[in-house]
Amino acid sequence: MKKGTTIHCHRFFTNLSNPTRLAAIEQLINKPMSVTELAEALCQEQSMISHNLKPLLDCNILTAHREGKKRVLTVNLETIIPIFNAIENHATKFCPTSRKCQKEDLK
Amino acid sequence: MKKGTTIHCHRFFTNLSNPTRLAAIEQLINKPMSVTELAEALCQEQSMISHNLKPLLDCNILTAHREGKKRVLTVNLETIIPIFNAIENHATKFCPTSRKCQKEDLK
DNA sequence: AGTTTAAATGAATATTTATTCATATGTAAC
DNA sequence: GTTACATATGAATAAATATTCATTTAAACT
Repeated sequence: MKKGTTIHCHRFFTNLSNPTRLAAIEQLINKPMSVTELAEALCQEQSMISHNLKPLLDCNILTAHREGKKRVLTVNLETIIPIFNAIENHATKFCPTSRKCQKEDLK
Repeated sequence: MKKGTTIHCHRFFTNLSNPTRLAAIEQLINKPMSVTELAEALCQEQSMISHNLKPLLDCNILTAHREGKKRVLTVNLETIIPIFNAIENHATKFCPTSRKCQKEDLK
C-alpha cells in the first residue's frame, strides 16, 4: 500500500460516515442542485447542509459551480459510484443475512 | 442505487473512519495475525484492539479463525483492496496538491 | 449603491464515538 | 480440575463530531 493511503482513506471514510452527508450524496446522484434545494429535499436547515457540504467539497467528493445566485453542487460520480458499488457487492456477498451489518439507528 | 445501500455504506464507512481500525487493517494486509500480536504491532492495549475489532468482524471486513489458543484475524482483501485503490486513485486524480484532504491530526 | 436572495461562519450545546481500566470468559495444556 | 495464556466485555471517562441558532458574508439583480 502506497504511503499516504491511510491518511487519505481516513479522511475519506470520515467524510462519508455521516447520514446527512450520505443523504446529500444520494440526492445529488439523481441530479445536481443548489444548497437551498438540497436543504429542502432533505428537510434540513440550510446551515446544517452548508456545514456538512464543506468536507465533501474539500475532498472533491463534490464540486460546485455558480448558476446565477445559486451554487450548484455536483457529485463526483467517477469516484463515488464504484465505491458504493463495491460496498453493495460486499454486502451482497459477505453479509447476505447479517443483522449486525444492518442494525442501524439512522435518523 | 439499490435500496439499503445507504445503510450498508453508512455502517461500512463508520467502521473504517477510525485510525486504530485502519492501522489494524493495514497490518493485516501484510499478514494475518492474532489479537495479541496485532496489539503489540500497533503498540495498543489488547482490550482496545478487541473493541475495535468487533465492528470489523461484524461487517465481515475481517474474519477470524482459531489456531490453538490464538484467534487469527484475516482481512477481506477482496473487498478492501479495490476500495483502498479507488480512494488512492481519487486522491491522485482529484486531490493532487490539496492540503485540505491531507491536513490531519491522526494520532 | 441598495436590496434581495443564497450560502457560509462561529460559538454553544448536544450527541456520538473512542479509550481506558478492571474484570470476566474462554480455551488449551498440564 | 487447576493453571496459564488469549480474548472479550462492561462501565466510566475522555474526546471527537454533529447540530442548532444567530449572524455575517457574498453575489447578482435593480
